Amino acid sequence: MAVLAGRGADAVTIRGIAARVGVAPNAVYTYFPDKAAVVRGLAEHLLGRVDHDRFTDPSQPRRELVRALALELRTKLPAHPGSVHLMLGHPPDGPHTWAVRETLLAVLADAGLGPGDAADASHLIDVHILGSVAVEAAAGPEGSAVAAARFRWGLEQLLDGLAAYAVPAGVERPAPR
Amino acid sequence: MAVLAGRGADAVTIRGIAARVGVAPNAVYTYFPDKAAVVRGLAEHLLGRVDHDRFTDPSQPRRELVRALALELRTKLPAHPGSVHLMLGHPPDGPHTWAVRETLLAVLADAGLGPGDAADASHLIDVHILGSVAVEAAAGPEGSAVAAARFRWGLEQLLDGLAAYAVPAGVERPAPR
DNA sequence: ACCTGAACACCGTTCAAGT
DNA sequence: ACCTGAACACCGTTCAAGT
Repeated sequence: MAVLAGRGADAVTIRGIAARVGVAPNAVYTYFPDKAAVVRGLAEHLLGRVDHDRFTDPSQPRRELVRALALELRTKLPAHPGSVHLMLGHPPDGPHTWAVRETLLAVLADAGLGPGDAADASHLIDVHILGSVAVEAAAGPEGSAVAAARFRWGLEQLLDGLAAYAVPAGVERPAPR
Repeated sequence: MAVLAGRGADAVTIRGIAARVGVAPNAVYTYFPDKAAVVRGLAEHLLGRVDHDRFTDPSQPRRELVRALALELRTKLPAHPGSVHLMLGHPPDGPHTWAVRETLLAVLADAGLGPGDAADASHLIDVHILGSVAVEAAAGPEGSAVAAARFRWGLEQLLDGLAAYAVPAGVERPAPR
């Protein structure tokens, strides 16, 4: 985390981390089997910083909750530009990743989406977040404000599309397959 | 291109390309200033293979055209899984890239989107394509069919959202700002 | 269990030199 | 203009050895 924050994603390297800890490069292999595991652990730790419980407040409109969670992920995920490039190669799958995914799925299901639709919708939002950040990182740091605005614009279009699937609470809907 | 197709994205390397051509590694620097330029050229060449003129047929519904172009890009772009990982770091900006972008913008404008909305919508579709392929590549080759299906599903939600912005042809719309 | 030194097989890039 | 040999400053990873 210190290396990522201080010297950028390119410096996140086995040797760089080892140097930061003051240890020989191969000493890292005592704790991680390979670099992929290190990066996965890093992404997991980043997702652990997301306070996802905040987005289950049932007094808020569902659309508001989904929007807020998506925005939180989009802003917290890339601590440093280029960190996405790292975790794009090695997707996280630890408990924190799972917890965030569960929260999003729960809100979507609560909004009236069936299990299959909720899974597809969750994946769609994932893709939008990762794609947006990746394109922003690729374009360089100059168009960061534009990218954020376009993310929000796109998110609204996407939520509009999903709204058709959202059956209001209390209304009959088909049984889950 | 031969290296990418034959030995994967990881083998797309200055030294690998040089070896394939039968030349010393540094000879590549006669033609390209650095590796980023090589990858950009590669992405440009890939986009040149997209027959984007096919998607301007005015007899087809606009939504059909946008959908078809998006699907064409999604299938042609990653010749090999992981090629996205390459061009995500070095976004292409050559004439072919421009031509494809122009075609998409034209169809969107033709569908009744104002210039600003068309630009945002084009970017949204870009993000969805790149995000989808990137997530697929990250997940590994096993879930490729699922990823493609989810791309199409998400694309429909996205088109539903955009449909609200599409003023039918012949109808008055606000003057471009 | 945890660390080291040394090595292996790679990278991108540069430099000086040749034709 | 186009290529070479040699080198520099890096990588991830492994191996044998130490405590």
